[in-house]
Order: sequence, then C-alpha cells, then structure tokens
Amino acid sequence: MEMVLQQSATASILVGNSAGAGGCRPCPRPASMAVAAKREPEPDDQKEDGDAEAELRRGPWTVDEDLTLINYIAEHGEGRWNALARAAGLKRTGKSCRLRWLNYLRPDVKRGDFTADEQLLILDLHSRWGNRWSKIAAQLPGRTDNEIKNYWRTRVQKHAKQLNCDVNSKRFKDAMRFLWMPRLAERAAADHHHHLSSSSSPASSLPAAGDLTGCVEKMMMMTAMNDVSSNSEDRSPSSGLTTTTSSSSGGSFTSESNAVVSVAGEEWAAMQRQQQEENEFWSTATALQQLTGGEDQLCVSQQDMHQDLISGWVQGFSDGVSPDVAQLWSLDDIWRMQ
DNA sequence: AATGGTGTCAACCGCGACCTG
DNA sequence: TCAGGTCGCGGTTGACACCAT
Repeated sequence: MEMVLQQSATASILVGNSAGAGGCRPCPRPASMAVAAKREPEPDDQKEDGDAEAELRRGPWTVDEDLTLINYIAEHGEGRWNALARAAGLKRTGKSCRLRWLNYLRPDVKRGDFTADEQLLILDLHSRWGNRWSKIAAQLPGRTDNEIKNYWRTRVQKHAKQLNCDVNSKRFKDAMRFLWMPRLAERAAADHHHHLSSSSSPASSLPAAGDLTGCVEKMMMMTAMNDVSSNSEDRSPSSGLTTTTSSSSGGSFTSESNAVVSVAGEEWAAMQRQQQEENEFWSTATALQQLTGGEDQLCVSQQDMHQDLISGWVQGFSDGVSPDVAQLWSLDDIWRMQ
C-alpha cells in the first residue's frame, strides 16, 4: 500500500506541476486514483507487457495510464478515440479513454460537492427535461453528466425514499419544488453573500480551469488530497494533516498540502453543518408528511400553482393541517423554510 | 474486532445516432 | 444507398469507505 501511494505521488511529481483541484472538498473520495493506485496491476496483469495482442485492460485506471492519456491528448488533441487509444499505447478501448478523459482528466472538470446553486439548477432542469443528463450537464460548466446522474441517483433518490415516495411522483416533485428548492435558493443566496464579503474563495486561489497544465496540476492536488483522506482516521482535515506531510507525499507537497488542509478545514466544518441541516430538513419533511397523513397532503392543487408558489404551498398546507401538526410545526417554522 | 448494510462514485455496457468511404 | 466505424447517452455494476451493531 505504502509503495502504491509513493508511486502515485512520484508519478505526479514526474509531470512537474503543483496543486490544483478546484473546489475539492476534504475528500470523501477525491479521486479514483485512490482506487486505481490501490489496484495496480497484479503480477498476472504484467504478463500483458510482453504480448502486443494482450487483451484490453478494464477497471480502474492507473496513474501511469492517466499520464499517458493526458500527455497524448496534450500533444495530439482529443477525438478519434479508438485510434487514440492504439496510438497512445493504451490497452484500453477508445470508449474507455473517452470516458476517462471527459469524466475525470479533462482540465475543466470541477470536482467536489455541488453548490446550492448547482443543486438548484439540477433540480430545476431535471423537472423540465427528465433524465437528460448530458443536456443538464451542459448547463453546469465543469460538471459531467455522470456526476449529475450519480448525484441524482444517490442524493435525490435517497430523499424520495425518506419521504416514502417515488422520485417521479407528484408528491415528491411538490416536496422538491416547495420545500427543497426554496431552501436551496436561500442557501445559495447566503453563499453569494458569503463570497462577496470574503476576499478570496478557496476555488479562486486555484488555477483557472481550461488549460491542460491545470489538468496535471489537478492530478497532483488530487494525489495529495487522496493521501490526506486515505491516511486520516476520522476523515476530518485536521487528522489528515500530520500523516499527509510525513508519509505518502514524501515531503514534496508539504506547504501545498498544509494550505489545502487549512482551507479544507473550513469547508469541512461548513459541509458538516450543511449535512446536519439537510438531515434535519428531510426528517422534518418526513415527519410532517406522516403527521398530515395523506398520500396527497404534500401535493398542491392546480389553483395554488397560480399563486405565488411558496406562499401558495404554505397556504395549502395551513388549510389542511391538523391542530396537532400546527403545534409541532408553527407557521413561523414554515416561513423560515422559504 | 468482526460483520453486514448503505452510500458514493468511477467505470462499464448496450444501444441508437451520426459519420465516412 | 449501405455497411462499418465512431461517438454519445442513459442505465447499471462493482469496489471501496463508512457506520451501526
């Protein structure tokens, strides 16, 4: 394991760049390089080396493969993926190369949690276009269709499950529209205010997306970040600090890693708060739904749609709510959710 | 400490659309 | 027009990490 981590750091160093993954959170799983590195080819896999007609490789990409692909595209450009895979000497299908590049290695791929703005946009666009992931992704610069699809399938569908309804049901759509989205909008506004009042955001200190060198820088950063997370016990940035600088990074990332971890510490705390709020929000929504009892209680009537959306929902809710529920969740609470 | 459940996300698969000779 | 190659999309899978028991 240690050897593997060293290799990933070494491979990055060979490219000769430094930090750069924009908006990376304290790394629940920052890069599949973690996976790839852990699964360097077994001895059995090495037999491919002596066989030009060896079978195509599958599964996680290694750091070497990533570098090969990045370097080849830097020199020759992307496209013609099957030919590219052969010419670059990668034992991968063109399809696999394309996917790896578009979803992961491309310099302008943004990583980390979706912002409230982005979440809002995803919810909104999905309500209009359905599972048109690539179309939705086109509206979110730096985000891939795969990432958005995963977000939808994990986070959004999880909330639907919490509400005990189908993600495509009117009930869930209403909950989304009248509970979740206003809340996200509120958070987005708060984020904007925060960014305006703070001199520089973590992302702004990182290289601008779009240049190919930034791509390799990103690999360096991801490797460093991965080391932080893989060495930390509780996944908090502070606990990752000491092990990062002392072991896997081999000292090469010391200052950068410290800076990253320092920034990550703030983001970590914010993330924790956000997660807690999120949990409270959905449990409240669930409780509310159960107390109001009906399958359709969360749905609004067609007329309500013509009113201001949020106040309309609140009115609809207040009309149908039982005294018990009213006690549990005062109107103040409802308004606070707007 | 062991184990099973769950969440996350990179990667793969199948298929249809498009391109090219 | 047609056949083979390529690309892009949406759905699914599998590995891993974390957490609860």
